[in-house]
Amino acid sequence: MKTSLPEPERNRLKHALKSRNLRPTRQRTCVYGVILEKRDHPTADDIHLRVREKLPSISLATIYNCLDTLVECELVKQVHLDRAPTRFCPNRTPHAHFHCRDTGQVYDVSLDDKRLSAIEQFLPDGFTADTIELSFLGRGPETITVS
Amino acid sequence: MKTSLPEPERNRLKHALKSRNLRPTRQRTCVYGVILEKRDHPTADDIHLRVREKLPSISLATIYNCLDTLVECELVKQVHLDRAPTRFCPNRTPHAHFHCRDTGQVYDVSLDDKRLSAIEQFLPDGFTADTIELSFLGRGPETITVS
DNA sequence: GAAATAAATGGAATTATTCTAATCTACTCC
DNA sequence: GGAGTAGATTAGAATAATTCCATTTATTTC
Repeated sequence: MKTSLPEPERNRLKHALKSRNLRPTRQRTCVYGVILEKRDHPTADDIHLRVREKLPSISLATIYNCLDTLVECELVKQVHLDRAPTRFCPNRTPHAHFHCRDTGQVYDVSLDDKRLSAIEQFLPDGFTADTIELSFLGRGPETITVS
Repeated sequence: MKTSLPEPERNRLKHALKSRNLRPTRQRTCVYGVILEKRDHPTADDIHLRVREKLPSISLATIYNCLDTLVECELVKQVHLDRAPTRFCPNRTPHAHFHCRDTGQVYDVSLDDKRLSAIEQFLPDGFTADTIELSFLGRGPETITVS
């Protein structure tokens, strides 16, 4: 098993980094790979555990550094829910998040252009936003109910 | 100077607490007063400093406890922006937040029913949200520019 | 008004995040 | 093509945010 990151994603990473004069290090590649692999909105700590299986000596600080770089490159988004550790998400299309009170699971809620521009119009004159974060807290569809 | 909390707000607090079998302690009253006094979205730490002027021995843990109670009573809302400490806001009407990259200031952006229900419709069938958090990150109107 | 019960408090511990000094890498100039 | 150098990367140590839990304080019941 090599550094397991499919070619298209590897290229996307390489180009995004290059345009900012940064390098596709083993650590960055691996962190990006792990986030793409299981799209469950992991925390930095979750990611640390997963990356360690491949790079056993990597520290949590490096995970944060890599994540910050990926966020800067707009390959990864941060999700801030409750008073809880930040989560990370590789979905690059505009979307909101739904956080289930029962299961703790986080779902992506897609936002098309129409929705997005509707939200943008909430802003009073003179304000311009480059980042919009929308999150819902509530209950998702019932999971299997025991009779 | 007594515990400085105008009568209507004092009553609102008292009733909200009572309906949950909780008591309007000096600490809770003071924390609520401080949040209402300067509506600048303070962090727990900011609030601690301000409350200390009146109750010098109060601990930060108690501030968090009081805030959690106020949030439960729906008198105060939590605001989660970036990877930063949680902020608190006594605006009980539906609203979003705008966070200015330049000044760090946080503004309330009001959401009328029409806007609110538009957002609610983003949710797929089966999902119901009791809390919606919407925040913008960007630049606010120019502040005074030096020639 | 005392005992039983429930709530509130804050010091200590935990957890999330950032800082900084040391290391490494890739490019330039000879 | 190799040494020097500037800039990037790394991770241990420090800081900052939040929570836990044993103790204290308040309320209710009898």
